[in-house]
Amino acid sequence: MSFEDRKSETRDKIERAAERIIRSEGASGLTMRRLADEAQVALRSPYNLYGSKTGLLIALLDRVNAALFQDLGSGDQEWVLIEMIQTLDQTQKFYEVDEEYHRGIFWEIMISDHPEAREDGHSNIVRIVTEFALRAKEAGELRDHVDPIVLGEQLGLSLLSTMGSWAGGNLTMAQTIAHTKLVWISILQLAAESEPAAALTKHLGSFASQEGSAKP
Amino acid sequence: MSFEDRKSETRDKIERAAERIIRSEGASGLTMRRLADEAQVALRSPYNLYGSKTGLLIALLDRVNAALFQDLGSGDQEWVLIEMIQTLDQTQKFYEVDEEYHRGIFWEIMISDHPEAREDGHSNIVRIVTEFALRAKEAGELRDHVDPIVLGEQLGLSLLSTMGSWAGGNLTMAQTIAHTKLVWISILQLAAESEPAAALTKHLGSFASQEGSAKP
DNA sequence: TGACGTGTTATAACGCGTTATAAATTGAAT
DNA sequence: ATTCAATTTATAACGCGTTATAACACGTCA
Repeated sequence: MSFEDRKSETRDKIERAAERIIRSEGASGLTMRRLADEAQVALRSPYNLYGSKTGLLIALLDRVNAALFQDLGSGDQEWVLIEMIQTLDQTQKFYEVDEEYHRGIFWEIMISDHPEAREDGHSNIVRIVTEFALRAKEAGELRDHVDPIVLGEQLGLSLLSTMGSWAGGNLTMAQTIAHTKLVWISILQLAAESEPAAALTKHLGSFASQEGSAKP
Repeated sequence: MSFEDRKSETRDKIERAAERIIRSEGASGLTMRRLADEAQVALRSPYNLYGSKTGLLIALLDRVNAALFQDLGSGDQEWVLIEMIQTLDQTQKFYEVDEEYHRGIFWEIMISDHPEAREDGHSNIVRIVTEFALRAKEAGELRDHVDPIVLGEQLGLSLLSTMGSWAGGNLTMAQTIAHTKLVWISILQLAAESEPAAALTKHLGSFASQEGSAKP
């Protein structure tokens, strides 16, 4: 077994143990000492491999997100902007499986004192959304005065911010997506040409009663 | 000096010292031992008076917010909805004085493991925004199908979420307000009657270039 | 085979928020 | 003036993330 093999074996033991602990006891149950016990490695090993607890959690999140990002927007719709909205439904469905598991990881990364971790999530989301905005621009779905870069930043920011509230436990994933959908469609009503704008309206929930943003 | 007098004197010493430390060394420099030193009280005293470090920071924030909330929306405008938007400008101006100080306090409260603290901030903001929405409804500025309670929750949520990104250091206060203004006006375009909706358009920045959401 | 170097281990320690314990201080009541 | 109760104090301790130190194990290369 080579050096790299041993390293990735240790990595595997640690990541499996971390997942096991978070699932059974929640993210707050994941302490480095508990993790070292469960994974049967030294307390120092996770630090060697991931740098910090946050680094480990980012690794867990990345593995999960790769699966989500891959099949995002394969909707094959008439309008790019509609595909964009459906991206939110896919995201909801994805994170709703093991919602508490994902929430815990998000939260721990969010509150860490490693600002580059938050920066990473930010640019990841903005990049994806901006790609859609660029495609929509090319397809002529956006008005002339609309800069797709700026649009992507705004839409990405609102999704990311709302997911922050989700991570903090103030929203369910369903509420998070419902709110983001409202915001995105509202903004796109101003940014889109009239035809795709009209198509978007059908995906807009009402302002009447239920579906609020109150606690779960 | 009565019991209460002694308590509030200790409170004063602690809050002054906390403010001094945060201003000079940032919120990350505020540790309970450092605070006890600076305030010349026992390590236990802040816990007696505020319950926790988060409790102390909430006290600091409340004192500050009382001043902001008081003179919010004294715009005397033609439309309630315009007053509502101007509320954002007032908020920006307010927090931009000592932006780092306020950011630090927000952040520490946000990341604390006292969920009731976040809940407090949430309901505070939603309550204020909902009051505006109710006034706008009474004034006939909102369409028939719009529930002002739901509208208030959605607008409040988007402000609060974006301020979360601000607290995390990913946005300046100016970017935070610019984004929130875009979101609010976009949503209100769908919720408002045509006359106030037209009035709101003038307060809307463009989608073209600058004013993005990138890091400071 | 032997020496080198990389990665892991065990142990102790640091500062952090928080709590427990008991002693000291001080207003309030008799 | 003396007793009682409320508050502050001093000290030690806990678990947390993280780091330092030194010993140990084991691929790699001569």
